[in-house]
Amino acid sequence: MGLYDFLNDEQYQAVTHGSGPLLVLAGAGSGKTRVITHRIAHLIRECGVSPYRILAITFTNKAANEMKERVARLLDNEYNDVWVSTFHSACVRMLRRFCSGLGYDTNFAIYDTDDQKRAMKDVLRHLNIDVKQFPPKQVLAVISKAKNELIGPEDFRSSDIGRTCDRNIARAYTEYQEFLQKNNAFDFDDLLMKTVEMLQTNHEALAYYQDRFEHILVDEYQDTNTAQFELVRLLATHINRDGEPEHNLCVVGDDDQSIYSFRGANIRNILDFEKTYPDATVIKLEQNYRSTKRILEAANAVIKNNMGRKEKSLRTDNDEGELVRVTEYPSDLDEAKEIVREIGKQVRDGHSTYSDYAILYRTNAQSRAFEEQFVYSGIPYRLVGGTNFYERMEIRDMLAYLRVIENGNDAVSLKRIINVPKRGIGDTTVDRVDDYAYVKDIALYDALCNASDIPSLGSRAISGIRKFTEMIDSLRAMLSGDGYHLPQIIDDVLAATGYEEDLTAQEPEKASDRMNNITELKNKLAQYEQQADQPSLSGFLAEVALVADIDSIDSGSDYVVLMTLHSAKGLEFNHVFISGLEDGLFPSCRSIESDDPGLSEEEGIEEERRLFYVGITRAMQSLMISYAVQRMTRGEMQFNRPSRFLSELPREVTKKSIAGGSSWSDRNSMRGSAGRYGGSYNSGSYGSNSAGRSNSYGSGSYGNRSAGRGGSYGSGSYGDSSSGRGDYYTSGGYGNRSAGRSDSFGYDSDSSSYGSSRKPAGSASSGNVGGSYRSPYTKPTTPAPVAASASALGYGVGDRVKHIKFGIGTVRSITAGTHDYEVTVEFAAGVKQMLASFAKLVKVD
DNA sequence: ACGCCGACCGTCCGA
DNA sequence: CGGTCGGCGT
Repeated sequence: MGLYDFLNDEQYQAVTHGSGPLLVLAGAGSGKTRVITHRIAHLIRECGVSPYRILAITFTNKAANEMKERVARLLDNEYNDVWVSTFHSACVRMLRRFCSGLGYDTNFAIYDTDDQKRAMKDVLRHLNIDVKQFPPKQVLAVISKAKNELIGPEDFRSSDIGRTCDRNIARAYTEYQEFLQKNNAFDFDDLLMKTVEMLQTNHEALAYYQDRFEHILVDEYQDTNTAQFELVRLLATHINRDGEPEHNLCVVGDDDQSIYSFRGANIRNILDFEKTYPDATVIKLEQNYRSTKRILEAANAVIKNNMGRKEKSLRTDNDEGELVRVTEYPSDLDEAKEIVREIGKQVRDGHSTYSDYAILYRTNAQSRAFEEQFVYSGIPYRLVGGTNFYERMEIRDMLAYLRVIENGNDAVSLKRIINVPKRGIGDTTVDRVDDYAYVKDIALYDALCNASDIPSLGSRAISGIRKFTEMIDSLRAMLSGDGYHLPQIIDDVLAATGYEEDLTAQEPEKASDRMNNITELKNKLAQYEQQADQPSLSGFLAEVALVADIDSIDSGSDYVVLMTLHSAKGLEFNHVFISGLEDGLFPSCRSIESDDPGLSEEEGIEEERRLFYVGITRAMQSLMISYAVQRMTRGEMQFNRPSRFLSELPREVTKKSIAGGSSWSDRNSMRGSAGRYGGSYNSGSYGSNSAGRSNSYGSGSYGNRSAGRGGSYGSGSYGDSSSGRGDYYTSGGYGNRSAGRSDSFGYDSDSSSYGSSRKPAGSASSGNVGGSYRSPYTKPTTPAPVAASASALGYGVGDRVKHIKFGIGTVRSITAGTHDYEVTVEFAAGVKQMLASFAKLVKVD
């Protein structure tokens, strides 16, 4: 069996393309992974390219592993040193080698969202910026956006993003980057931005990788952001044997599946590939091997409503298949109940197994209803996403210990575990040490080691701190001992800290679960040690930081999979349920309201539509779409209109129905209770927004508002829009649910349900955040006056001053430190050197 | 220093 | 509804 046997013409062309840039526009299910793997095999086997000189970048670790396996299989396991990884792990690898030029050590930490928030809180506190006015999360969102655009703190102010922001954001950005560097840590966005910076400034590094990578292949190219684009562009210049520069860059993607603009992905990267590389070859793969004709027709019909896409239309030789089913349920509960019941029934009928099924939804919050039903019915399921293993409290604690042992500069992790279990080092103590470290411009850990020099600390605190640092030091010493195995560190940490005992004491019921998780972590460490080329603690920590939940789903076991539409990208299932097709949920209210100034409303909706397209095209044999009339959101009952996308499905391939749902009494009680949830018909504002654009949801589209049960649902119940389709619902009533929709419900336009405080950080007024200069130092724990100048201290050399502990003394000298003044005072107890802002010296006459 | 309680608040999507 | 966090009371 040859390498090319199962390739169609277009695939063959892509696989055997010679040198130079290549863009493969691969529609959903058109075999793009096959093209990449076969191309790698082709390059190695037929073109004599060394596997070592090939870099393949995928979106997830799971995809990377799959790709590695498939390439190995094609090559009879002859080669395994093709570099296949995600963008982020590739960056980590490059940074490990060359980051010293950026002022980082190779054992750097990688900060996730939670770490970032903690770090930002510290930063804002030091800058005396009010976190109420500038929530860390929002500040971080702006910074993330800048980083994705490769805008560093220096260029931020003059950038498009920075110009529209409060200058406090710029201050925070600068300080945050300094903080990260002091902590020897990168956040996710840094991994990309800093790698680009490294390649731009370090010519040795750039030359090394440009020379090494003769061929670069990028999967899911439509989801790359500017930083990733630039990274690829930098790397993809190779000098060939004739001394000519070549760009052997093969990117594969589908602009219709671009769904990550919220994290900076720029769809222009794929649309403008030919502008960047005018000599690029473009190949379209339009033959779909995955779905039935009807499913594909639905997908095509939906996506063609988007403007500005590369024209293409998928075709398939597969069977016609079943009709796409669209079902209305009275409530989210009924939706979950019925879908789970349906899966159980189909599997019992013997035509399928649980692993044939996936339930997809827009937001993770929707998973709960399904989970409950699965637990209740005893059907095996697996939830992808949400809180993953590494986000569990006990795992984060253990990892924080490991991180501190590995990298003492990591103050975020240090603060997490310094008093866990409780060892008498409370918040005040930590704040005091932190302030001292900040003023002295040293690492928090180093400040802890010098705790006895910190005047504000009591002796209890000092001895507690000493015990702590001694413990960390000894753990660190153990780790570097000869023949030490990594998993052992878990036991040693547990033993040294008494963590398990504390766990048992704190929450006896959960303790054993949590300990099992810790054991699981130990197993992962053992597994890592065996499989890694050069195992190290920092290597493990990096791997852990970069795993996604999706990486762990295996196709071997038999369970239904639950995940978001985003997570589903790149996967396929025989039977797919897409739930929650309601305006405000899918498309999300954020995309409808488009508060994002960088994104027009239509762009937001188009991305949602692409997401729907991704969902539809996951299905191989059958597709079931559903929505609920009422849905519990944030403890509040909401009534949403059916999604506008539903009207885009061609009626010829769909079959619509209204499910009765739960029992009469249930429904009555629901209806009865509906009245209590006043004013939450949150898409109300949509009506007026859209008035000019479409007539689809005008008044009356819900038909007989007050009709009794059994009354017609009215024509054009969803989308009587331009297509002229409609009147699907001629009978079957869930008629008077619209009681809740009567005018008394009110279209409350300032709908509290979706957050009235969603003001972008940038537009927040600058407020009362002090002067325009950063004060040299403000003691955060007390609102003490700022010691901004020597005269502001209120005393000078020679003055007699009073100290809270040492009493009266005479000032001998005052010198300016990094952030503050060091004051030397002669007390009766001796000469003390102290920092002005700590000592709170008061002049006495 | 620490625990408890009430206010708040948010939440999309994710490497 | 559920988690987080700051304030307050020991």
